Amino acid sequence: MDFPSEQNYIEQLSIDCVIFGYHQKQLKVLVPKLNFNGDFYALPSGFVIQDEDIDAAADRILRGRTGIQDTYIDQFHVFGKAGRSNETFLDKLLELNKDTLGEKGMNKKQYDWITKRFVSIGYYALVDINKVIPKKIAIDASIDWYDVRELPPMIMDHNEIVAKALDHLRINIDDKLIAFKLLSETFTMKEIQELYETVFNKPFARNNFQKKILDLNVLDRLEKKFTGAANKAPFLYRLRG
Amino acid sequence: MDFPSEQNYIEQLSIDCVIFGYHQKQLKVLVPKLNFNGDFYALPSGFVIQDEDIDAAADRILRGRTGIQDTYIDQFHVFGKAGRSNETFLDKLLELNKDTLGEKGMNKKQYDWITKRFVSIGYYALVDINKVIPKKIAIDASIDWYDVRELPPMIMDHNEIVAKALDHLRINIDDKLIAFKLLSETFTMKEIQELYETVFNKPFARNNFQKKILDLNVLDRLEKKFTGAANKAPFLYRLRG
DNA sequence: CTACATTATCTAAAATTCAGACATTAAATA
DNA sequence: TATTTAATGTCTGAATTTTAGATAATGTAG
Repeated sequence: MDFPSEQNYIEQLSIDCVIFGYHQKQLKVLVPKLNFNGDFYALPSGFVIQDEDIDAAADRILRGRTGIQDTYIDQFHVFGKAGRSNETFLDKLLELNKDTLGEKGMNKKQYDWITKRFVSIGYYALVDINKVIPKKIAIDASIDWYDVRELPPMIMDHNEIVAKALDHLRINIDDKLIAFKLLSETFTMKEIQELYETVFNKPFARNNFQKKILDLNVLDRLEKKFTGAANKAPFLYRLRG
Repeated sequence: MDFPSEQNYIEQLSIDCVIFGYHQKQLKVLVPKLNFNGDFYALPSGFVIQDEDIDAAADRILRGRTGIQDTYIDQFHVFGKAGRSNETFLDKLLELNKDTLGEKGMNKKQYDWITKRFVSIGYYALVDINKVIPKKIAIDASIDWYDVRELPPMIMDHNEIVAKALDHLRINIDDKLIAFKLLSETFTMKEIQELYETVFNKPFARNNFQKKILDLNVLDRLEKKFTGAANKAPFLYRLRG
């Protein structure tokens, strides 16, 4: 959540980013906690600059808020209920932070701007969790990965937004080949399978899963991966192109 | 395209509606032509009132612009390129209609409001073309159904919007059972098949198509339809529920 | 009553999916 | 160094689904 100052944004329109990562059989979402009194968790959000594509805005917000760049990102849903506003959350935040923020915390103009009803475009990003070192910015107390099934209560409708993003991740996983974007550049067949099992929360048969994935015809098989374990070394694969 | 006056709309956010109908083996889109000099075709569009859900806004716009109500409607994509604006179109319209509109045609405030860069949420609606009598309102010279493959050149990116809507119609047709919403309440198997063949622009085998559709398990079979033709009468079906 | 046109259904072949068995192999162990 | 172990890689036949063709059913016309 940026506090808009003189920046030339489109009013009442925001972008919320759901950043998925995968680690140790857990599907995770990157959630910053705001650096204020009170437990305020909020998806990385921001606004659209007047002369900026919305996709570019999503990229910029993602980069500015988390340091993540050059990654897969896609819009998935617009959240536009009538009462959808920051006001309740902000009032609570200001109330709990009177001492540091003063009576209002931001000037009236800012407050009026940001507490209006907002329509928000949801984007989801898929990252290699090992390659990303989330960048904590001043506004954050922390920025951490949470299991998608054990998210903290977030502000506004952000928990719903994540749920909807997960729906779309499942729908598009084969179609848009997005599973691989959650893994490192090279990975074993077992790793892909465990990722699928996590995303869908159900087991897949190993033999048939391998066939299904290879039949997608998008992977190159590389040399074997010698893990040091007392067993046959698995092949490594890499997304072609 | 409403010309907003004092109405309390969210700025720079619009809704564009792609209304699909089906008639005589043609997939059609309802497109109004504006009642001005110059051939201005524009999808039914409008804005979101401050205290209104975006879905409700889409319903209202659809109803107000075409008379269509109580119909299936769904958001499918947000169009938000940086330069996305009415300005070119409006300038051309004002230029061609100086005589009736005066030098500017609307006051400066309106003009500034409406020529800003707009982000638009695309909705598509599916209607029974026989049940709908499109309501021509004052701003329209006409409102007609066009074959989706023979649309007139429309303003702004409206032709792209229809193309994207068609993509989503195809993707969701089985999943969301939306094909049936383009037919009358009761229909024959042949009619469904022809609709599918039109939407996907390819033939389906009659015997297997019937099985596929019946296996969806969402149709009730009614009495036969006696057409007067010298052949076996087909059964009628109706979407259950 | 027969011919015709079209719809409805059945059936076998082909393709795909599914489940289990078997083969391979890198490291550990004896 | 041979054997065992634990995992990966591959094969195969059964079950299921899809496809394609054939056959049965039926309302009207002549």
